[in-house]
Amino acid sequence: MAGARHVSDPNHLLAALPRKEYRRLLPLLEPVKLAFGETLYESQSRIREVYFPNDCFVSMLTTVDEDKAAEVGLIGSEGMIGVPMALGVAVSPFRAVVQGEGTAMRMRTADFRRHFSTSAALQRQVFLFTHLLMIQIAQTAACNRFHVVTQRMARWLLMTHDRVNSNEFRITQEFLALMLGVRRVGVSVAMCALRDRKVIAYRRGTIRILDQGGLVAAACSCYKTVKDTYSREQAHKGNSRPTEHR
Amino acid sequence: MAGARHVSDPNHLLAALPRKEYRRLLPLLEPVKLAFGETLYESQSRIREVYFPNDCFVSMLTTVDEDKAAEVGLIGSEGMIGVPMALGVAVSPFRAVVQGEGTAMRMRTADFRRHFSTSAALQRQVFLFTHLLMIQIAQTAACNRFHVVTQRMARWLLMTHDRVNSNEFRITQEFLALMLGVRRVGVSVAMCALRDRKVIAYRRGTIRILDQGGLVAAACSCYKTVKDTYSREQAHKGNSRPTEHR
DNA sequence: ACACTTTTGTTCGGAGTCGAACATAATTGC
DNA sequence: GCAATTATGTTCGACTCCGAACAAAAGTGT
Repeated sequence: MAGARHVSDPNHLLAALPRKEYRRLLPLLEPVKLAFGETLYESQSRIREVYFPNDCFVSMLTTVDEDKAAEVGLIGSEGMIGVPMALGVAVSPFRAVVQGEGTAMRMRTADFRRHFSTSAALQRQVFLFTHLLMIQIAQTAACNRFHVVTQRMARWLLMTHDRVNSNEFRITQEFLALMLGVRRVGVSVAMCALRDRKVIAYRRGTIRILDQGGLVAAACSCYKTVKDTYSREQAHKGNSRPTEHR
Repeated sequence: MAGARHVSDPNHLLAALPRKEYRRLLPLLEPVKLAFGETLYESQSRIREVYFPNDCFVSMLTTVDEDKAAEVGLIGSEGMIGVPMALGVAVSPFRAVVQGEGTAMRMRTADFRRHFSTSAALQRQVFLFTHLLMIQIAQTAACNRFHVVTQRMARWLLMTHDRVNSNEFRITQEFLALMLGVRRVGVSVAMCALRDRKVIAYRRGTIRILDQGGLVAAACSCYKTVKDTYSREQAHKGNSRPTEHR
C-alpha cells in the first residue's frame, strides 16, 4: 500500500494466471505505453483491443444529455479494459480515458476471444473483475445520490492514490471536476478546505496527499466499502495459486 | 408495448433458448409466486437460488451509510436475479426486493452452476443481460448525478410501466421515495406537478399513466438511452433463433 | 523581460433538496 | 359509526450546488 512504485508492476489478472496459461498468452500481449488523456474507447464504438493495465489506470465515463459526462469506474492494474468482450459484446458502452499514464498489455479482440473461451483461469479472473466493476459502478450510483462534493472528491483522490502508488500525482481541478461531474468551483472550494486542514497540498496541476487517514475521514464510506470488497475477493481468488508472479 | 398482459408471460432469457436446452432446464425450474416487498437477497448474503422473472420485477438496491439505500437496477422478464452466479460469485452485493408481484422461475444455484457451465446458449443469454444490467447501473449513476427528482421519478415510472404491462399499478409515494433515495416530500411535489399536467392520475397507493408521451418528455434522456440499448441488443440476440417460444 | 496561456480563487443570486414538523384525506379494524 | 392507521399535501429555514462572471497567481514561449 505504502510501497514504492515498482519498475514493472504487472497486471494482477495476468499475474494470477497459472504459469502455463500465462506463457500461452504472452505472445499475444503487446506492451504499450498509454499517455494521459488518451481515449481507448469512444462510447458506442467497436472494441478492437482489450487492455490489461500494468501501472496505468483508466476512467470509464458515461455520457448523458450529449454534453455532460460522469465517471462511473476507475480501473487500474487490478482489472482489464474491455469487459464487455468477456460478456460477448464488442461495443463499449462507456468512454475509456487514460487517467494515469503508464504501461499496459494490449491484446487484439480476436485473440482475446479465442483464448478466453478456452482458458478457464482467464475466465475466472476476468469474470471476478467484472463482478467487482459492477459493484464499483453501483456504489458510484449511490455515492452520486447521497454524498457531497468534498466527500466524493476525497474518495476519488484515494482511489487514484491506490492505483498510482505514490503520494503525489498530476491532476488539475478542471479535470477532476469533469470526472466528478461538478463545476470546477466546487472542486476548488473542496480542495481549499482539505488544504487548510493539512490533508493535502497542491500547486498548479500537482497534488500531494499529506494525511491519508484524514482523507479517508473526509471521504464517504463508499471508498472503504468498495476497497474492502476488492480485497476480500482478491483474497478468495488467491486460493487458486500463490500471488507470486513473473 | 401497449399490449394486454399475457396470462403467462414467459421470461425472455429462457424463451430465447433453443428448445432442446429449454427442455433440459425445465425440470430444474420451479415456478414460484413472488409477493410485493419480498426480499430475495440481502446484501452480502449467499445466493441460494436464481430467479427468472415471468411477469414480476425486482429492484436491486445498494446500501450506503448503514441507513440509506438507493435502487441501482430494475429487473423484469428481460433478465435474471442472481447475475453474480454467472460471474462465479455466490454472494449478492445488492439487496433484491420484489417490486411488482407475479411469478418467476426459481432454480437452485447448484443446478444453475452445473447447467450454466455446459450450456453455451444459456451463457450467451445471461452474459448479454449482465452487460445490459451494467449499462443500466452506470446510467443510474450518471442520472443520480445530473437529473432532478421529477425527471428521475418519471424515468422510474416509465421503467416500471414497461415491466408491468399495464397503465395502472400499485405504488406509494413513500416507497417510491425509498427507491429514488429522496424524501417523500420530493416525490409528493413531483407527482402533484405531473398530475396537474394530466400526465398521471393517482389515489392512495395506485397510480395510472394517462399520457405516456408526456411522461417521456418529463423524464430525463436516461430512460430512452437504456431502453434503446436494450432493444438494440435484444434484436441482435434474436439472430440466433426466432423469438417464438414455448 | 514581456505577453500569453493555463490554473486557481472568489463572489453573486437562484434553484433544488434537505430535515423537521404539521395538516388533511383515505382506508382499515373493531 | 368511530378510532386508529396509512397515505398524501404543505410549509419552514438551512444547506449545497448551479451558472455566470471576474480576479489573481503560476507557468510558458519568445
